[in-house]
Amino acid sequence: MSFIKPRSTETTRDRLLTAAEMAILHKGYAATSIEELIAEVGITKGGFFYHFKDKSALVEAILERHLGAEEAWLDGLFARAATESDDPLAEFLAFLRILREQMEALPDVHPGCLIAATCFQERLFTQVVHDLARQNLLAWRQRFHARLTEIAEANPPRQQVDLEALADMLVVLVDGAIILSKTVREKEALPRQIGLYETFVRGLFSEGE
Amino acid sequence: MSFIKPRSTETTRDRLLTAAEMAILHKGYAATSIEELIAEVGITKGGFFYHFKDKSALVEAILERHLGAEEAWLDGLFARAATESDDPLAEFLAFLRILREQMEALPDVHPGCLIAATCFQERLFTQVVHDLARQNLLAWRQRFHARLTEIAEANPPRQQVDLEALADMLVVLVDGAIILSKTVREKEALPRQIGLYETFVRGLFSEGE
DNA sequence: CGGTCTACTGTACCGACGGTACAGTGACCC
DNA sequence: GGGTCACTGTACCGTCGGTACAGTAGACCG
Repeated sequence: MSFIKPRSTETTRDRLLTAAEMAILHKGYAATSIEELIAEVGITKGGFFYHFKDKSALVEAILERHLGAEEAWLDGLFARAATESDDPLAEFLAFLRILREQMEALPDVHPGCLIAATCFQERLFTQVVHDLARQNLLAWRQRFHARLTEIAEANPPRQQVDLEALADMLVVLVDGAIILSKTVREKEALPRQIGLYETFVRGLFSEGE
Repeated sequence: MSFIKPRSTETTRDRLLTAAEMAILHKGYAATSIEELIAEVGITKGGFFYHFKDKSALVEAILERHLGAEEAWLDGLFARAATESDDPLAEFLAFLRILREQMEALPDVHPGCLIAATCFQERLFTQVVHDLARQNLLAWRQRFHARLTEIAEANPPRQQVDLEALADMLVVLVDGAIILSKTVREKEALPRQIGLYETFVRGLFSEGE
């Protein structure tokens, strides 16, 4: 570590991960070079390969860190929603509203989804990367499916629906809306799609309009 | 053209486009090398750069060809739906059913969406590529928005919705479901999400039930 | 005080790949 | 027979991912 430790709390490895995550989300994986990252962090190539055996291992580490943070963030949103009501449906709708508001509050179009970015470049990543992405989506499915099952027991749905597909629908809408908002450059696309999902859920499970 | 024209109808350029489209959808853009493509088609590097000034120009050409074919395919689906009914809602629902059935009939998971693949690698492509993708999504929006407006006039929606967002929702679901199905390796994900969209639209605009 | 471990530096090098330059050539077209 | 089209063939360049490995400054440890 040259001569002075810059910040003892934030390791070089962490700074690499942060720089790489930002660069990959904004420019794409292929357009993010190792040389550029080490220049930003201030280390040499040898230092990079001391921490990560190759570029794909870097993505593995980013995904692992990111998925943990995402889980905690979702927990936080659900906890906030739980303070608003005890009814499962009202609580879930509150969660969706809070999620939508957070997406509305973003200054720019959402920078993108790491999972979506990896899924379109199959051969560039190790199996570990794809497995992490898979586990993440299955965790979302499970989380929302549990909530929806609880809701459907108390409020029989107006139309017959596959609750697992309905659980998937939220993450599908989020990923799809990120593509839409990035492509047409409309940051409102993401909160609007979440709003439609709220409408769908409310329409399905609410009794009196 | 070496000595014998292999197939006078299909030009070398077309064969390059086809080979590249397949390779990019299945392996990703960065993992598809020019050398591999020319080996498959049986030309030299000079021949490649005679047709395309760089790799990004290849993607432009693929997108242009693909988007034209997609438009024609959608027209075909709508035409088939139109034979089933004269009512706008019933016709739109028939279109969605046909679309879902086509996606169900695919042998494997959908190979992917070129637009989604380009949007996560901003710096790798020219502005032309991004503009083509943008125009395509806006065309889908316009097409479906017109149908939905017509439907909403005849069938006042049960809940208040943004019809433009509802139009976007279909393409958002398709792109998102492709990500989901590729990542968790479940080919049913795409038709299931289209099925949910059918449920949503039917629930919004149908009187009875 | 000496030894070991961690976290690098520095240098040199390799192969793959995108891309350039340009001269030549066979087939067809007016 | 002259020109254009659609290439071939060869040589070369810069960038980038990745390898190899020797050296070293500082921390921690007995």
